[in-house]
Amino acid sequence: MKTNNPTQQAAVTTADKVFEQIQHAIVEGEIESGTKISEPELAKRYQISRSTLREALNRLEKCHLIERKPNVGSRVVNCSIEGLLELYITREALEGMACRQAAENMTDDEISHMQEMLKAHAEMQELKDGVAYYQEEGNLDFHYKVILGSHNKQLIELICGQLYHLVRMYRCQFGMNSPRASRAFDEHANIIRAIADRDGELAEILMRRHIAASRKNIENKIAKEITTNGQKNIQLIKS
Amino acid sequence: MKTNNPTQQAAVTTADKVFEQIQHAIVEGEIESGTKISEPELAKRYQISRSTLREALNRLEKCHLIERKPNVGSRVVNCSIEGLLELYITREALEGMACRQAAENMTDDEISHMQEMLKAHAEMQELKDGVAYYQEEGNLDFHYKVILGSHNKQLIELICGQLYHLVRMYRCQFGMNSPRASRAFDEHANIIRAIADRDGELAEILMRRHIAASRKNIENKIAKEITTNGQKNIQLIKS
DNA sequence: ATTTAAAAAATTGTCGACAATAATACTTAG
DNA sequence: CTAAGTATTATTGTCGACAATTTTTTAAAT
Repeated sequence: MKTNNPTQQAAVTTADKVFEQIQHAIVEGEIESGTKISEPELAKRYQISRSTLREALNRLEKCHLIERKPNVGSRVVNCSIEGLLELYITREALEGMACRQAAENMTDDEISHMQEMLKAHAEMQELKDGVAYYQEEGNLDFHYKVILGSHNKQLIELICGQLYHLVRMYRCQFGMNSPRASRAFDEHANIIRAIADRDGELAEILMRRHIAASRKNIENKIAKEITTNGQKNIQLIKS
Repeated sequence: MKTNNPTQQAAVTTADKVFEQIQHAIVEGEIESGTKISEPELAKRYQISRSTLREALNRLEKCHLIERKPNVGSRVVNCSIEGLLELYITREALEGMACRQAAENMTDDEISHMQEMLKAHAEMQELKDGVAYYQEEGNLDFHYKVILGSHNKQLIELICGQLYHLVRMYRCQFGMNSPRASRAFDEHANIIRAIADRDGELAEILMRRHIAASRKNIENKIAKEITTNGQKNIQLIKS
């Protein structure tokens, strides 16, 4: 259950632990998208009281994985194509700005560290060519490093603490781990170069293009899946 | 206690009501920035149990007005100059994108409604020249309309549901209601024109400049306050 | 007098029970 | 048989009490 998320600190309280478990279950699709959540049932399943379950639910709501209505209950968010589009538009805005800030605020050490990471990824790409998991992990590592490099707590919290859980959920549910490996790698390299040049304006533009390309890639894949097996994914479209 | 916030729906549960009260108290500075929150004390003050108070605290945490550490407690966020800068940088990214989306997605009706609103503000500006409250309210109305016009639920939730509470807090605490009235009005007019022209790119640029200008305005005001009465605001600087 | 260790107090986290609200099943009228 | 209204059931919201942890106070030793 490696999330790699740098803002997710070690769970100390039991509510935190259960939160992580449910979060994982939702992201991986074990609890289906759109499902109504029964507090008594979940409390029993995780062997905790309803109070601490509700505490966990609050965290889940905070990272937009569930939605609550007063006096009615919670449901897991619905993965729709519009939702995916909105999420990536938001990412484009936030990560673009984070990248600009990274170009301005990253220390030289941080930059060289990121360059080394890229080099390591390049070697790994050659070694384990086609192995999806490492690609995806490398992709996440890169984005996290840039975001943290912005040194902007507000941006870091919003992107890593909230949006990225949803991003991972969409990736999992739409079977989109490890997208367009080699292409993305080059884009990463260009972004790092802009950051190293302290060119914030260019860095922002490149990051925005990078995310937009990633979005279009997912959109295409979904469109293709719809044409090939029309049945299975119909609920995704009309939801 | 008019917040004008379009995402804040009518409080039905008592936890919601208390949340709104404490929120107001924090934003207006009645509960001082940086204060440690005592759950037993607050529960007694608002005549509710600790459980429902904790529910309210969760909402406050969600809009970044308090910060919690496990097994230690909550404190009201600290208003620092760096925090203000980070907040406005984030706004620049999010509202800029929202404005671009508004140019693409707003209906013609929404646009003409916004134009009428601007006209009304212009008249009000002539009538009650110098009256701060109306200015600020008009400013908020404008921004909310643009954000909602993006038709992007993710953006709307992030900006209106989370960031704007912090924005209002900073405005109150630093005594920055009604900033640079006439200047802002012209900027609003230009932004609306870009939206009406369906020029998303220009709309985004103008909104980003508008927010950046607002940020610099506040920074200047703070800098001036520091030089004039050096004592009173020292805690703002070093925090 | 200062620092360390232990004890006491206070605070947060968790639990089970009750109250208020919403969803479901049933009854009755048309 | 359908539909509306009522009664029942289930779910969520709220409460007070106990457990676990942290902070403060007190005591002792260097």
